[in-house]
Order: sequence, then structure tokens, then C-alpha cells
Amino acid sequence: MLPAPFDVLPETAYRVLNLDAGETLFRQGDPSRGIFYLITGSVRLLRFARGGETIVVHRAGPLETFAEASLFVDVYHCDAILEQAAQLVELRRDPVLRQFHSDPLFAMALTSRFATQVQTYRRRLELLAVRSAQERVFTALAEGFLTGDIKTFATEIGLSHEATYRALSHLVRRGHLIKTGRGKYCVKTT
Amino acid sequence: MLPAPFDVLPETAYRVLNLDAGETLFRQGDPSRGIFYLITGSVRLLRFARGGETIVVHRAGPLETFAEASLFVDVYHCDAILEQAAQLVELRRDPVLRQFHSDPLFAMALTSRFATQVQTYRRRLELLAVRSAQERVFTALAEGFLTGDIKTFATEIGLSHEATYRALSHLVRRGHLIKTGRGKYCVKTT
DNA sequence: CGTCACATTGATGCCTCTCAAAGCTTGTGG
DNA sequence: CCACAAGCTTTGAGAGGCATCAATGTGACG
Repeated sequence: MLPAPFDVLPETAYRVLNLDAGETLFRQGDPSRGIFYLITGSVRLLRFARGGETIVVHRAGPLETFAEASLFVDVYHCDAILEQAAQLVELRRDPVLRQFHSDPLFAMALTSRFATQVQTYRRRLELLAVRSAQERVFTALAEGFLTGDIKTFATEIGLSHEATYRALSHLVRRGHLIKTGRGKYCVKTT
Repeated sequence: MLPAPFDVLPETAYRVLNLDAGETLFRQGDPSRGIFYLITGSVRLLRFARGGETIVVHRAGPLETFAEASLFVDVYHCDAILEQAAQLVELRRDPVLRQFHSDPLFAMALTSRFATQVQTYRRRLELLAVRSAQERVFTALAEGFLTGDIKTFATEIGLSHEATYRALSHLVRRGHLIKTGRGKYCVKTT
């Protein structure tokens, strides 16, 4: 049920929560209880600017963790509001930290997970820096971002799905890509 | 000289390198020697698509670390080429891992650093999802992304510096921002 | 006082978003 | 087995906004 590396945690280290859309998971300034793993649904992490404007810091979706840094700081730095009803796991801070100190393998795995995420996000940021839709789509494809359907893919790379479809067919016409099926493409090997 | 948490490492754990533009730091498939901290200059991390195209995975600048995940995997997964001549620190893998295992505070600090970076990158990704230049600039400002000059700021938030300047003056005119000096702005408190 | 890099504003063109509509697939229920 | 619905795929037309090129202003520093 829990993804690695959290699967080694004892049952007392976490609990499953079922929350409805609109409910508040935590608020900015609350003492941090732990980090969260989302099974289904979605959560928005919000901060508030001094002018009163709401700023979306992050939108967490299924199978993602969030509020990781709360392990190492004492209070949450943003609000977490349920966007859709969700089932999620609260990984309690103290047991996780205890595991971190007593189990070097867990510590390594956790750190490795974060380090890998850092690199993944850097890749996505570099991807979004590519201005041309065609080039961006090609790069994203070559980097393996296309896992589900095209619309999801389009959102992930910051393009409208129409622009993505057009870029895809251009790339096929130009011979850079091969269409292998409905919504399936692969990079042409020279 | 080294930033936290690396400042606790013994002198034998790292060495300083001076490299010229165009030199190769490591190649994809090379056994991983460690992670790097860039003092000055810049490094491009590259992967190669099957069609032979070069893909920029990341561009590291001064005071950044990169190749963090190499601590936990055996080989590098991309090439590192010097974009500009650079002075950098190679943090050797084995001593760092040894410190990680023997020094819980170091382990925590390292993990905390990665977790914080994850959140920073998520914020930037969410920021880049904002289409309107004005809204993006405002959000970025409210989130404290403006630290250095405007051109750097513009690059970080994925806009041309001209568009950024225009958005800034619009926001000032509309009363959302206050110009506090040449290239200095702050969010208006209501 | 001259140079350099940043800051600022103007004009133009292109690219992508947006709205719209029509094929195509798949799944569901009668 | 067929009909229909729903959602993805694909293509079209139009408009707006940002990138780009260009030029000038301005502050810092030697």
C-alpha cells in the first residue's frame, strides 16, 4: 500500500485519512504532524500574499507525497486544502524521524527518493524553458514523459492538447517521430 | 567555503577543480565519483536522444549543487560539460556516504536540503503554469523569487526580460506593486 | 568621463491559446 | 449485436500576448 521507502514503517507510524473536497488538512503555522501520501484525489497547497491573493504553491495528485520538508521544520509553511475528496496516508513525523535515525537503509532510501525527485523536477523545468512547441514535445518524448494519454502529457509539458497534437503530427511528417498507434509515438532511431 | 550541510565534511572528502569551458566533467555511464558544488561558472548536463539530438537536462549555475543522485546510483546518467570555465568542488562519494552513516545530523541536514529543494522546484513549476505574464510576475514576486537583478528573475520565471519589465510597470500602475528603486519592487500590503 | 551592463520603452510578427466542430475508439446497456 | 454516449484525437479559424529586434535611458565603477 505504501510506496518505497515508506513500506518499512511500522503500522503505528501512519494512519489513513478520508477527507472531502474543501476540507483543510493543515494550515500555515500549524505545528507539523508529518508528511502525506496521496492515494486518490487531489490536494492544493496554498499560500497567501500580503495583498490577500491566493497563491497555489503546489497541486498534489494521486500517488504523490507532499509536505516532505515538514519532517525537518516545526510548522507548515502553507495551507493544504482538499481539491477533490481524497484518501491519503499521514506519515507521522516522530516515528518517521525515529526510523530515519535507527535504520540507515531507510535514511538512504528516503534521501535517494528526494534526490531523484530533485533531478526529475530539474528536467521538467529545463523542458519548460524550451520555447518551441515542437522541440518541447520532441524532448519530452525522448525523455520518456509520455506515459499515459496525450492530454495528460500536454498538461505536464505546459501546452494545450491541440498544440501538442499539432506538434506531434509535424514531427511525424518531418520524420523525427514514428506513430506507433492511437496516441502512441516513439523517437525515430537513426 | 562549502555551504551547509557540506561544511562538516573533512578535507579529504572533497577537492577543488578548475576547468575550462568545453571540458567534460563526466560522461553518461561513468562510475559515479560524487556530487558537485559549483562556485563559479556554469555546467550543462546533457543526455542524447536516440536520434542523436542533444537534450539539456539541467543547467547548473554558481552556488548550485548537481548530480546529487549519483550518491545513490553507481553510474552517471548524463554528460556534464562545462558551459563556462568554472571553479567547482567535487564531493567524493564514499566519504560523503560515510559521513551520512556516521553522523545523523549530517544525514538529516542533507535530506532536509533535498526536501527543501523539491518544494522550491514545485513552486517554480506551479509558477510556470501561470499563463499571464502579469499574474506570473506578481506571484513570483510575492513568493520572493526576486533576489538579484530583473534579468535573472525573468529567466527564472520563464519570461523575456522585456515582458517582465512591462508586467512590472503594469502592476505598479494598477496598484498591485510598489516600485522601491531601480529594479526593486515589493508587493503592496493592503 | 567613458564604458558597460542593467533598466526601460517601442514596434512588429509569429506562435500558441482558445473556441469550435467533426472523426474515431471504446465501452455500456438494451 | 447494435446503438448510443463519452472521451480522446484531429483539424480549422481567429485573436491575443509574448518573443524578438531595436534603441534609448540610467546607474555603477574604474
